Amino acid sequence: MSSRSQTIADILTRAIIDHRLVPGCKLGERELSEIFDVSRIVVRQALIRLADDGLAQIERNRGAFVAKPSMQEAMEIYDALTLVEQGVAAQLSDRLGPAGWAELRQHVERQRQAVASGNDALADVLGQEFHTVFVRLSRNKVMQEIHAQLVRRTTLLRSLITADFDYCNLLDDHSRVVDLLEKGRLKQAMDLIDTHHRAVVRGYIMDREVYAEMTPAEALAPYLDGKADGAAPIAPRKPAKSSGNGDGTAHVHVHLPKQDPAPKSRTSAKKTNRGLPA
Amino acid sequence: MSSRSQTIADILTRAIIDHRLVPGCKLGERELSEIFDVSRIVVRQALIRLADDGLAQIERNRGAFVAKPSMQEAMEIYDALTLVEQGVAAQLSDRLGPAGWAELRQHVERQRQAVASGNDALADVLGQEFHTVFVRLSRNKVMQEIHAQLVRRTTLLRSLITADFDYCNLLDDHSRVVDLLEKGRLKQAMDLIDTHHRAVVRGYIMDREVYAEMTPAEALAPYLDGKADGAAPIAPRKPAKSSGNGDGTAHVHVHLPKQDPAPKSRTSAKKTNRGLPA
DNA sequence: AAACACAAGATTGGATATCAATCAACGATT
DNA sequence: AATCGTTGATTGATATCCAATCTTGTGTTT
Repeated sequence: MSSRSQTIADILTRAIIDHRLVPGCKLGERELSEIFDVSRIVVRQALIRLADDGLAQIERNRGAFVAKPSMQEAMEIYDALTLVEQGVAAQLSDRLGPAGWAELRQHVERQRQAVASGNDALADVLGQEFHTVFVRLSRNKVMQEIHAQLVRRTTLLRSLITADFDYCNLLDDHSRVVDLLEKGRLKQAMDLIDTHHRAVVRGYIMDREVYAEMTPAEALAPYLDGKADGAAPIAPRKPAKSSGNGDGTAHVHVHLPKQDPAPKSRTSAKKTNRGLPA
Repeated sequence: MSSRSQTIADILTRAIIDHRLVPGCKLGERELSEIFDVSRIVVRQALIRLADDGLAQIERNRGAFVAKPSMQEAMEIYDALTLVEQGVAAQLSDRLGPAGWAELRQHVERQRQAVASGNDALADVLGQEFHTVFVRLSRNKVMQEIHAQLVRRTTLLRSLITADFDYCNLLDDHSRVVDLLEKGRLKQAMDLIDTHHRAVVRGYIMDREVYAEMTPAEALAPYLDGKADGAAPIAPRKPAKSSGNGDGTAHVHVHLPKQDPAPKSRTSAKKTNRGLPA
């Protein structure tokens, strides 16, 4: 088993990318040490790991907070992600064998089936996973780690940011990228990757609370005992100092089509972030 | 001022990229805590930072060691570096203004002058810096940090690895890349970057001690009091459990042309790693 | 003499208590 | 009401202690 600080860092990372801990949220050492029932020092080590990963920022004598990237940094992260995925695409177009293409197609197909069967949650997870699989096929662990870190940070961005346009015409991008690459149309594939990410960034609007704020105790509860993950029970939201609109249940990056606290008339299901690039 | 663990992590990083702490070197907590005169916990936090950076590896209940990448990992690091620099090249060929090209040319010129005047040390530093400047011109801090981390890891590789061929025909690569990019010949520039790095990796031979092993106390002495850097005094090496050849003063990534244990007839000065890609 | 087993020592991972420095909030004073 | 100082809370860091684990050395057995 790994070190305890690593375990806690992993849990915190998971809670952040699950949008349970939103940007700006204070990560107090004492509070976390009581939640995890460890000493403050272990928590500090975990927070150092998170800060090195870009998911938290530590201000001297003030403490650690979930990172709150600026719009500038958001664009930089997406630029970097684009650069990495374009580079991987170029490598794969040369080196990838039939088995690799089959794996990509199979993954796309699984996502398509999930969408068809209305399992939005699974579709969302698969949509995220596609990029990871894509980079894994480069067989470069260093690159995988860099990419995974960037993906985590884009996921973080989605807590801070809300998309304001229709994503439907981006849903098939994965499939199209695979098609283009396998046909050797590298340039077009790279352009598509770029367009994909650029479109997403352009749709971003900052300074809006998308996910509700929870106290760390509430946010971390599902991860503590039973090692429950994906289908973790959602704790009821307590309006601590919620600054945003009251809407938006903090889910496990599972998009539920506009599930309001008062689920009366759900709005257009098209303004969703299903199948986002990250 | 930053936290003390960050300061210590920086010093250790510097010592590693200066080849004073070689791969595999044990980084004992007690030993380091006495050297830096801090508590063990601060050292642990610094080691966590180094491990997150890929410069150290921590084995549970065994301690931290300077990372000793495999040949496989070495190639992956160079592949990733190539990917990043090619991507940046593509961006720069579109977006870079005259001032940017001028800065690159000026940097190349400075290195050329250093070479001409026989200042190999300066030339080496400038050669490393070129890549950093190159990426900085992308104006993407996220990308800069990723690249800087990769560069640190390539520098680490050079402690473990020795080049076995003539580097002379790689010396002007920087200049040629700038030329090609400014003329819009992006494809050629990217190929040159790739060729450059591939040639370096092909020349690598592992399992050979290039730099002498020092105890951490000796290795870190120059960084402690007067904040001395570059021209730090070289502590005499004490043959603690030296496994490599007895010679090879650990310099600040300044290559000493084939300085053998019996430095009589130094071999061809062409077999140097001046102007290496990292 | 070689191989194995076991015990002692050393090192790491972690907990706890404590202290100084700094920040934030609060209240008193003008 | 605005400013200034005080108090409380939190962080950064240290020292000490303890358990778990790894290493080493010794001793025994074959």
